[in-house]
Amino acid sequence: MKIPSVKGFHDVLPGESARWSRLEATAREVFLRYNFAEVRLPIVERAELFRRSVGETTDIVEKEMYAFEDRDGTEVTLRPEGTASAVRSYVEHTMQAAEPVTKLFYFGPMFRRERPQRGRLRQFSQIGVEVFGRDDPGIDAEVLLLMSDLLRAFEIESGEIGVNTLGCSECRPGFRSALVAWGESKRDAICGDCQRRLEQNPLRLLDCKQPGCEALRETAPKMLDHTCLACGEHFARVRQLCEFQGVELALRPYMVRGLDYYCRTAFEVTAQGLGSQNAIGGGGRYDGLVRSLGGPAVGGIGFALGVERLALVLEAQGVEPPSTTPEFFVAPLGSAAEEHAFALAHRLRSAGTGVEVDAGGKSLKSQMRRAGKTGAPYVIILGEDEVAQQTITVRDMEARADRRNVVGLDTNLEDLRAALQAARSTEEQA
RNA sequence: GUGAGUGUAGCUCAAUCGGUUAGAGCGCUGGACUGUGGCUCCAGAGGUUGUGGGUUCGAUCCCCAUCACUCACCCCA
Repeated sequence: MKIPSVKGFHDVLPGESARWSRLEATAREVFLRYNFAEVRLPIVERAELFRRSVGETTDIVEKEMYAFEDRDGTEVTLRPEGTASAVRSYVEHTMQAAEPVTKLFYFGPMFRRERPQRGRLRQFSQIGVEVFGRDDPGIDAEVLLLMSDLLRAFEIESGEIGVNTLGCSECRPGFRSALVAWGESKRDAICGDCQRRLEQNPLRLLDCKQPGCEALRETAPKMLDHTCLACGEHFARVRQLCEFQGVELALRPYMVRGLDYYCRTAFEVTAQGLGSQNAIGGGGRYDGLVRSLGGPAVGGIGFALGVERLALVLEAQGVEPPSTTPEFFVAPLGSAAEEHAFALAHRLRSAGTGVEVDAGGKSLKSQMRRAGKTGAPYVIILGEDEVAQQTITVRDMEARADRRNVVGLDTNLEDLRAALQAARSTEEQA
């Protein structure tokens, strides 16, 4: 009886996992250049952490969390996002005491119980960064620059960074009332969803995709026109600094974010090839969050990229996942040869190279076929003749030539490579 | 969560009006070549037609349920 995987929970199979490894390795490299340090965060947190940070009335908290009661009665949940965990960790370990600025990055799975679609799974992986302890526009620009560098390093071609300012506790309430007033005045014209949003989450009025609402939006107030002086200057400076560095930011006056903690600079990256789930990353500033979770009054900013979506974009771009091929393929003929093949392979592997050993028993032809498929540049043939003469025959696949008796059966990696190299160069001279 | 669509071999797809033995290409295994890969040719393996019911003499085809995926909404990475 087959037992299927759970809906929305997928395997990342060998071909694809190579792409993931590459993404993570690349990200790690870029993060280190920006002096970010990795933090490994738990997957289960107290449910309260997200209620207080992401927001009670957000979809994520209201209907998407995998929350349950632990055996001791603790209300826990599979984390739906990374920022709250990172903040919790920052506060729990009083990181501000060790250094004024903390720059963290993390990889890992997140869980949201949504209806699955392409690019939207119930378990999905994020690559995220957070900076604590700076609230100047310079760090916002650095984070945006980092994100832009990352996308380039990933070879994402269609990534577009949209930005907006969400204001702060000073100016957002005023904007919010202006928006609600506008919404009330259009109540009959906006869609049903928007009428609901008007009550629950008015900012969401701005990014409705209904054609009717989209048309009306022109007449809606923009946060940009309602910022306090400090927020206005902050945002202008962020954009200016990015421009200096050649980071293109598309101003999206109607972009809002789904998590309550964001303020001031907010951004998201969209890319081609994903259908309607076209956001590959998003983030922003969250100045009150650390304080509200019991930490010091420090500002924060961060973003997360969705690994599945990055992989889909790369696939759509026709970028093949990296493949690794062993340097040697060992083809033993007969059981006596198998022992020697095993020993030789182990010696070469210990010396640091990749070796695939085929099973004896099969015809040389079929072993060669398999060798060709692995892409190994050299096939070591170990038959009765070789064992008798204590030597090996190496088939140079590219040169399509056999190298006989150039090394002994007890050769090491260095001598073997040297001999193969020598064989090639004498061949070229001839 | 709402609305719609699609499920046939490992993959991509056929199969007449509901008709008896469900096919092809690719891939896989082997052979042509008794110790030599890619190309070519030949052969073979591989299917409870997603699953469970129903209608019918007969179901891959029609109906119901269910599961999964896909698309849009919603949401967001």
